[in-house]
Amino acid sequence: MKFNVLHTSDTSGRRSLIETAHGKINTPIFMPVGTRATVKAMTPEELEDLNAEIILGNTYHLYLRPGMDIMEKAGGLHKFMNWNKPILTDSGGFQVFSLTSLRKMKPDGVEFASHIDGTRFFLGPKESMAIQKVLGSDIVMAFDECTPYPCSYEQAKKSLEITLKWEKISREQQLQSHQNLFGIVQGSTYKDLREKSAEKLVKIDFEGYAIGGLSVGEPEEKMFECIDWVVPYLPKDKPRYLMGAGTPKQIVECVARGIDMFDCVMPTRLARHGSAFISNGKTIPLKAGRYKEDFNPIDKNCQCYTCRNYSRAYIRHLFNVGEILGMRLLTTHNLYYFLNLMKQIRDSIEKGTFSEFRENFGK
RNA sequence: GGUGGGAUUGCGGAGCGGCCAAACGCAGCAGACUGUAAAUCUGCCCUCUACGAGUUCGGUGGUUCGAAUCCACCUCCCACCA
Repeated sequence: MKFNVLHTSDTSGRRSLIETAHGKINTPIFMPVGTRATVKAMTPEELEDLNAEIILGNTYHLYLRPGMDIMEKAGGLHKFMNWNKPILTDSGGFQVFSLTSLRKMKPDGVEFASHIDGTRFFLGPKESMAIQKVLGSDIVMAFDECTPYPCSYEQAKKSLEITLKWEKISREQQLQSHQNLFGIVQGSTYKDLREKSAEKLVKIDFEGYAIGGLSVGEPEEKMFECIDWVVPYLPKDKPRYLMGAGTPKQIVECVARGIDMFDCVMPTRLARHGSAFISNGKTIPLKAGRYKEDFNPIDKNCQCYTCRNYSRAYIRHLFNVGEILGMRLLTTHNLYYFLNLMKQIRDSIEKGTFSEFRENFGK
């Protein structure tokens, strides 16, 4: 994997290029989430039309279904799902957080009770790496524990120690030659823990560095603060990835703080729930009756397929009667919104107007 | 004309003497959603001066301590028979 910074700005934001075996990634980038080998409601072709350059997959979910035997026979995730561009796979670390009630922490990993049928299975750094090796993703995430918010200092410290151990073991595992491993900074909302985490990870030496344990319910200011603590410790010549974030405004702010990569379920999930992002970064609930006779596009300024061809009234109707096309059209729009936001950010960094863009965003 | 069955809060539809302002579904309204257990979840949905009060269950009049629930008549629907 190659990483080159092409432009810097008067903020910590930079415009870079990542080159992987499956193609280029222009950063700052937004990566649509495709947990179960599909970005819900979208075909890979549609994702390409939206100019998506990299998507996510998930170790925990793909391990359970379809299972590793199938993934192996399929020849990896790219072939299986017919997506030939870069893929990043999460390690299952987020499920340690989101499925807390279904797992038990062990020294070498986590014992999960499958959320599908309760089957017990073990996932640790070795297992996670072995699975991601089969998946063949271009960017592999180290196995970590994503801490909740709030999280006591003691809990955060203990968790960080385990995570550091797991990340070291993750690094020691053999991956496919085209794969790249990213370490994940943890430490909850504690400055010394986050600094220690970043420092130790950089020593282990990864191809890229992620900041995890954020966008789990903490105040936005806390999130920015944590990023500001961590970024100075991360090498300038490696990509930085803020896991799970964020809202449009958060993304703009985090780019300014030095983040290169983002992923978030928000555009796709909110689309399925009937909400559409509009220019100012806010959302409108299209299911609401007030759009019944609104024959305007979702956003007059939007150039997406949905906005070019359909009205709010039509989409509201599709949701009202439960037609699947409503979700598809909104997912298209919301992903376009996020991907286009990133393009605007990249362009403004290139032009040297990013600070201005940031200043005016949301107004 | 006859016999039987019905009329319940926007719609559908429970309830069949007190625990009923009345289940549940739909529609409606408001909100949530951040490395996806999410095409999901939560709350509201008769009125009001609203942790309390007041009017409701086709209409009128009864029975009863107490009725949406029982009785009588009336109105309107539905089914079958002439």
